[in-house]
Amino acid sequence: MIEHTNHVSCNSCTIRTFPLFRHLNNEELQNISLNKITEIHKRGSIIYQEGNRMKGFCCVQKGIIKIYKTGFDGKEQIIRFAQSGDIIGYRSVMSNEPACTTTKVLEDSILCHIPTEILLGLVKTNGNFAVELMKLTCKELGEANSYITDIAQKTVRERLAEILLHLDNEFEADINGILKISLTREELSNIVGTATESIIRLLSEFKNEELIELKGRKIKILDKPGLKYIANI
Amino acid sequence: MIEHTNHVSCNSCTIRTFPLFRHLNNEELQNISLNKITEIHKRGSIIYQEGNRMKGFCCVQKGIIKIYKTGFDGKEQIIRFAQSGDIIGYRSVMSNEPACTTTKVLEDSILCHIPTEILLGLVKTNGNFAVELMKLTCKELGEANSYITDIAQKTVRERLAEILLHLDNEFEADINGILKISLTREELSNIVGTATESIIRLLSEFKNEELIELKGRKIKILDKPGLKYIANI
DNA sequence: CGGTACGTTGAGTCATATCAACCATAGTGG
DNA sequence: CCACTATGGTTGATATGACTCAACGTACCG
Repeated sequence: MIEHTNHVSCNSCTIRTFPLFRHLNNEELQNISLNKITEIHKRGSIIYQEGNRMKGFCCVQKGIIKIYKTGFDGKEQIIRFAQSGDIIGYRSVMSNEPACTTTKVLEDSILCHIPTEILLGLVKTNGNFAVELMKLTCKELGEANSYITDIAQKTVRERLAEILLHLDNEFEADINGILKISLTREELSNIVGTATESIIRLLSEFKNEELIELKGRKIKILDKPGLKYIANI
Repeated sequence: MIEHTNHVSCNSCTIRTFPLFRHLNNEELQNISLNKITEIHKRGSIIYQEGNRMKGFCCVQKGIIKIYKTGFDGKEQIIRFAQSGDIIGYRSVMSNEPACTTTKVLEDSILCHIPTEILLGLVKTNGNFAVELMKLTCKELGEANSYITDIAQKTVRERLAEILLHLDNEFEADINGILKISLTREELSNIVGTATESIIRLLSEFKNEELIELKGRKIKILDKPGLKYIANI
């Protein structure tokens, strides 16, 4: 599932221009370049699992990763997705705890593993980097809090509408307006927090109401305002 | 609801020894002392509300604060509580967004307001402080993710058992073993994410099963293992 | 060709929400 | 001091959203 690939210098990586890495100087980038390990992960490959001790974090250069927790009876709860420019595993590195999520590759990915010491070093010595990382974490925390409220108060129907809009927003659609991320019905149910059958029924309701178009796993959003109305946004 | 009080130097504040503030030197503490505003807030007072632009964050010297989001139909969802040594409002300050929660005083509190620039300055110039603040945020994020999984997968009964244990753990019980935090049934339902009536019924079930003892709002946990079993912990 | 994973549909059940009535308590003002 | 009101707590009856179970369809793969 994993292939090693030649190092690409962080200097020539487009992700360098993302907010988090914008404030790194050449020396710092060089230091990352020298210490990172770049790997290609195929669909289905697991990067790390709940309980693993992390030796560093990962920068996603390409691909889509699913991040989930496993509940009491083994059911997945998808927490978020990561794509190009996102970092994963930093939470466990920073809090020095075992990983509390599992990460699985949904679309073939290129990942750069960067050791713990480098992350801690940057937070300690580069104030602007520390601020950006805090911003990122705080944004995630804000989203998590919103989702707690949604899941506690909204119906499955409302949540599904919201999730579809959210996915549309996060993964820009292709030319035909079809959601870029391809998920099984079960995965959708593991985001919304419901049974697979419920998702199937609701999706076909949405289709009948001409809110979406379905072709297997391909979902096209037809009526954004309609979905927003349903989602109470 | 609000009274101003004399400045107490941060140097002589016990919170100074908490992980987050442990790494501050005298100069930094002095700087906070000179710029903070200390206030006494009475029960029921609102410190800030969803949508407010924050001019700084708050350090809780004493008291208990309820932090919640307001859902679509006005129903509260309690996200967490803050007590002595906790800080509130830092998320919005760091991400430079309007507050996404409301904070209300449950037990008369003493709060120190510390301006934005000081927090940002410390993150930028004191690496150890930055690491501690990241740790704190990551811990909160981990807890939020766990709660998403719980609320999505567990029954109300399971969640109530878990919340009772969690409250017992967070707010140490008094001599009689009674939970230190006093909540209305409605507030309990706003943590668990359910209807008030459901909480009432479940609490009396727990009482009949001799898991807890009830005297109005006073809750005494009798059988921790039993609750753990119910909560699937 | 059979196997495996995913998708779909229907029927029955159950946990939980909703609605409604009622009680207890405390604070308020005339 | 009492009536009045507000707030919180409790209980019962009823409704329903969503889950579970089971059967079956579909598609791809070696």
